[in-house]
Amino acid sequence: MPRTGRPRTFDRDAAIDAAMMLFWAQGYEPTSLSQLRSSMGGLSSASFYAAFTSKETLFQDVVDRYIGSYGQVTASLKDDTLAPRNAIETALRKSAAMQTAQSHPSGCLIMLGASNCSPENRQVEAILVQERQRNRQGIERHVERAKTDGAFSPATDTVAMARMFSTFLSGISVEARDGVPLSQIDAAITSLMRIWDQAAV
Amino acid sequence: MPRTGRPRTFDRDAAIDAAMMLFWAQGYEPTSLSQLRSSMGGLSSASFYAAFTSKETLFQDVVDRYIGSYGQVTASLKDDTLAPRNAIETALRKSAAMQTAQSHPSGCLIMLGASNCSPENRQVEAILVQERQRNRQGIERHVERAKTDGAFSPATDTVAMARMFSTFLSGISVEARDGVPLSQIDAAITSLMRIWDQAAV
DNA sequence: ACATTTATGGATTGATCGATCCACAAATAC
DNA sequence: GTATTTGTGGATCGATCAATCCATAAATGT
Repeated sequence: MPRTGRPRTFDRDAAIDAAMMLFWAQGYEPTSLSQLRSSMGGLSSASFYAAFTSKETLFQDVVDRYIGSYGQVTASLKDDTLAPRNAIETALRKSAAMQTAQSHPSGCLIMLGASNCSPENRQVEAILVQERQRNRQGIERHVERAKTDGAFSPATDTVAMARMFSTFLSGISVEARDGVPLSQIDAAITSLMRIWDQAAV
Repeated sequence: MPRTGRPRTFDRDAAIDAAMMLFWAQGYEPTSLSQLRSSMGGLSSASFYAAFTSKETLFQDVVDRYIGSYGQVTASLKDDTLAPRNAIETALRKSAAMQTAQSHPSGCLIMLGASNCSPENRQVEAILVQERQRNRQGIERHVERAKTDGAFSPATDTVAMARMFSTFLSGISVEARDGVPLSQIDAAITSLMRIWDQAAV
């Protein structure tokens, strides 16, 4: 909060939201500064850089904003107070519902936001890789908790099951982007969760 | 095959292969003409455009080449002489093995090659969307064949099962790109295929 | 030999990229 | 009031983007 100096004429938070929609729809590299500035309220170049430092810094801010809002659909993966099976199913179903909604770009920003990257922007991609890795670990931890709780037969391969769910979660973004309806993804989740129950026998 | 005129000094097929590796690693839009020309053997701008018309046309050629080579890992999805379950499992396992190999970029060009696109390149993305849709339909057809053959109980939701496999197939690209080892993806496939056997009871 | 065809090297196009600079505007601090 | 701080409008930076042009080179056809 600046205590002195000329105040901003635009809403910084709203500008970040607008930038999020652009990055989400087009990805990091194809989204140009001029597109960003115009969608963020017609900022001048000077205003943009004074407020956001650089395109890359803005993207980091956008990712943080995304994780705190839309990205909360996978919050259950970090919550060890939930029943493991429920935590994973909830993450899958909420992700599918969010990513197919019409009020914003389809798919997931974390999965798709920087998948096409030239060498000089590799560290932008790295931000998202790290976040995806967090989801993978969350899934794995829930599966291991279930095994520790004795929910699975001793022969159950927990890494295999965890990767099965994480691979499916990753795939939801592509399916949503391609217009596969939520009803079908939801039905697929129902099928997928049978693996859990089968291993629980 | 030109019958007259000065012959090319470069191997057109080898140049397309080199372009494929670049598009595969970086995606369509972030890959620049100067990168392409230099990796394709140091072509001049004139030579490039004489041989390949445009960046977009080259990408189309690259996609065709990919489908005819690396992309053949999903050929089983189009082959109705195979047992349905085997056809799907084969596509998954071959895709996972190919996409994690070290001799070329990880992941799948069809899944990741144009996922970040500005509006003016949407039709490039459309090429890949169509190809992914073909895979989805192949999976669905195999599942329906199995049901017609009486391999599943009548209550089986074939669309749900088909989307489950296609979503997983889509997700393999993200996992491979993130460095998940083949052994883990393979184990996940083993887990996933149990759904098939469970429905076959 | 000469015309025709195709490819090449190299300069160059206009547009756009992300980013910076500067003079000025608008607020607070004293 | 004056100094200080911060934001804005607008011009501009060098670099790069995809693509084109032209003169010349190297092949075939007659």
